[in-house]
Amino acid sequence: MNKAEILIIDDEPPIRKLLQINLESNDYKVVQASSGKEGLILSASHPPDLILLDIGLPDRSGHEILCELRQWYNKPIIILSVQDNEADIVSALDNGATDYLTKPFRTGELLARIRSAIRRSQNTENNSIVSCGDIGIDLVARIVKRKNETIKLTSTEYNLLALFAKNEGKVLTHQYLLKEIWGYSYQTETQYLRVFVGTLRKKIEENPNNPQHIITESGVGYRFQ
Amino acid sequence: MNKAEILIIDDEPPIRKLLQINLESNDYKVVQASSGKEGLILSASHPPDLILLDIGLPDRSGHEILCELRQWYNKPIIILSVQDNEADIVSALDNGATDYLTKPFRTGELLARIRSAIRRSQNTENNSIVSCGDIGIDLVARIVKRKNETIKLTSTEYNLLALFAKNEGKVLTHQYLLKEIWGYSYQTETQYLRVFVGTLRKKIEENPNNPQHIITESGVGYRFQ
DNA sequence: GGACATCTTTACAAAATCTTTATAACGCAA
DNA sequence: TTGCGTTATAAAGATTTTGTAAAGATGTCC
Repeated sequence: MNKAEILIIDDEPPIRKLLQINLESNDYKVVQASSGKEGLILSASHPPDLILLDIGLPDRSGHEILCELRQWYNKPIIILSVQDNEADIVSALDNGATDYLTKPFRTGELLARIRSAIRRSQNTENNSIVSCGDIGIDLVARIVKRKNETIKLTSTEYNLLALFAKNEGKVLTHQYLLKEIWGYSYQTETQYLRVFVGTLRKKIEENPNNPQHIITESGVGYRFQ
Repeated sequence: MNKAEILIIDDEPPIRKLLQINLESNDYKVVQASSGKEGLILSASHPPDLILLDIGLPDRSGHEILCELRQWYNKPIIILSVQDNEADIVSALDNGATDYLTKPFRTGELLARIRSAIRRSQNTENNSIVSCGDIGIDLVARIVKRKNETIKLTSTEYNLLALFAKNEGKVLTHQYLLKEIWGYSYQTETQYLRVFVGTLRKKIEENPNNPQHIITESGVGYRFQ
């Protein structure tokens, strides 16, 4: 299992440091941003699995950042705040925050809420093993088998295949796939997709020239079946 | 939209009453259980959209109830507790609780957390299928079936059919169709329509020479039924 | 630093789709 | 029936989109 990646958006270095130490010792990969602007850029260029957002930022209100993130980011966002203000909490939750913690928070609780949020966001559609004809994907162990033989996939190839498998039957647009795998700012790089779909087909299809699993929907995207 | 149903499992009548009043005035349907045992029975016989579970029950520990519910119940469970005990919070969240609030809680916050939890749990299941005789169009998956067989449509063909299906029974003028699918400046290119209606009929009609779905309204446009 | 795996970019061929043209068919009124 | 406006169908370009190979770039591990 790959490390889950958490983006911290907070202007106070001591808090960032504290969070970083706690998260890294719990086997998360940590990325830090000291302003809302930086946070938006970082999350767009490489989507993290969860965002910890301080609501009291110097450059722009955390609420603004939250709304902007939610235009396209659909993984958990946990709000941290020094204010224990009910209106603030309600507004954040109604604008799509996954959870809201008041500083000073207890690290054990924060970690449990992070675990819970990540578990739920990944659980949405995965039953740990997805079977699809001769292909079996173990979403927990990140192992892909074809006719009981393990297939070696790179990290990106796996992420793409797992995303396909979680949305079996649905047409996924180029935009959506690029946004989920590479990040919001990669939505026009459709050539990446062609290359990676090509290598995936070589690895999982019986006959890559006549794909049975990854179907192209010309002008729109791809569909997995 | 039907009213969302919330099951309260709590042994203290005043708390149940308080919750009931608040929830009902916010347009939820409320079901109450005064013990863990009763809660389990009620939730099994008619699964609610969300469960509010008091962790300090007289008959059995709320943690036990939580674990038992999570064997099969996968909608939100929000824990209410008088104890502000970190170990308790962590254990509840790790055992599948969606959220954990400490009494006395603020009703506005509780309601916001309920809204948030329900919104997220409903987000996962959304497939709007438009059926029309032997034709079924899944607007989310972007897939068209005829007699349970998937039909391969090009992007433009699909857009046109989806537009027809969304306006079943209505006569759509040439102008309107061209404007919606090709754009404002194509309003006079009625030949495009003839060509694409032709290919659509070949793909979805039993007998394309005697169309039953896409009907020509001479001089005006087309109608889908 | 060098070998290795992986990702990104480029170039071009192949396939699919869209647009245009040509022509046939239909419905209706004179 | 004939003529006219409209619609249907086929098929030939034209264009867009996709697939594939391979070269450069980047990063990682020893």
